[in-house]
Amino acid sequence: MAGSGELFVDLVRVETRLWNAVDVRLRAEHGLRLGQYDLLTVIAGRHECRVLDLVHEVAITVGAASKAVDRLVEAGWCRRVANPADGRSSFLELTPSGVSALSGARRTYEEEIARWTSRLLSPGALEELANALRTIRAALEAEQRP
Amino acid sequence: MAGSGELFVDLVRVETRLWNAVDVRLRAEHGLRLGQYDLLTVIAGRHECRVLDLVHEVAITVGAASKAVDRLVEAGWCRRVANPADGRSSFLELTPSGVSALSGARRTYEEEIARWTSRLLSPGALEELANALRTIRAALEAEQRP
DNA sequence: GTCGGATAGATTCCTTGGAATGCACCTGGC
DNA sequence: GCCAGGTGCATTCCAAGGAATCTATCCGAC
Repeated sequence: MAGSGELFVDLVRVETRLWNAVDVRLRAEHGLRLGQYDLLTVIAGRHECRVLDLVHEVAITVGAASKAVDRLVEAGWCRRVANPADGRSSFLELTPSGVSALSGARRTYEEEIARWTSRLLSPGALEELANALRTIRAALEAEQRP
Repeated sequence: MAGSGELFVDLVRVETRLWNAVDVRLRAEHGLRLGQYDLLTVIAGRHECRVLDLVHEVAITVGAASKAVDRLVEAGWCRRVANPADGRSSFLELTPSGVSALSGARRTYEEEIARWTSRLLSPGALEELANALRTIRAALEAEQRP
């Protein structure tokens, strides 16, 4: 039981430090923060992405998501397009500049992550880690989103 | 390589959601936020704990740590005690009220974490997860702290 | 003993997410 | 067709971490 707590602390510490490591590199080399990269990736990967989709994917509030989108729009990487089927919402899409910011940063992003994951662990250990995280994530998401 | 990116996204999503899940329970049942619980645990677990120790353990800035301590002090859970060997710093220690807040919340903390970790994964998978996180954490900490 | 550079941490301003609120719009029941 | 309740999201205020700055103190070289 105490082991779970310790595992959780390790999880939190790893996430914090790894996020910071990737963030520092993206900023330094591409002028892009990891939170922005994350959202751009979500938007790029989903047809007719809305603010609500960001909320569910990233687990932040509607207000936070809306403001984060505002900042992406202000940076010129994203735009809101009216949803013809629903006047309450709009679709988010990357601008050419956003697409290019994203693809420009992808290699740095994957390189830094690989440095602290796939290059540190054996293929088997990596696979187990990935499986465990996928399992836990699926369970959490099933519980937190009807 | 793309697998590393996916693993990282899963890691971030799991941490965010698991943190929120534990936080919600601690708040509802003990009036304590997980960030506060985390710091109280660090302070309790270290003899002559200083702000700098929180900074290194939790990977936040000195300013953030100082203000977080202010809030713990204001809540009555912690106090600053002058460091006789160094006039620039003070030692942090839990008050009786802090000790009791921490122990009161411990079961809820461990229960909620177990719910999403040890109760979801096989013992073998849990062990592999713990090992992988420990390995990655050690590498990140070695790099980020001389 | 002096002093310059380093260190510990408090404080202020800025950024970003959370909580709450309000508005425009949608949908299902009648 | 109307309407009440629900939904999507923008906006405002609050909370917490980051960046920058400043002050008090420490320490090693001289």
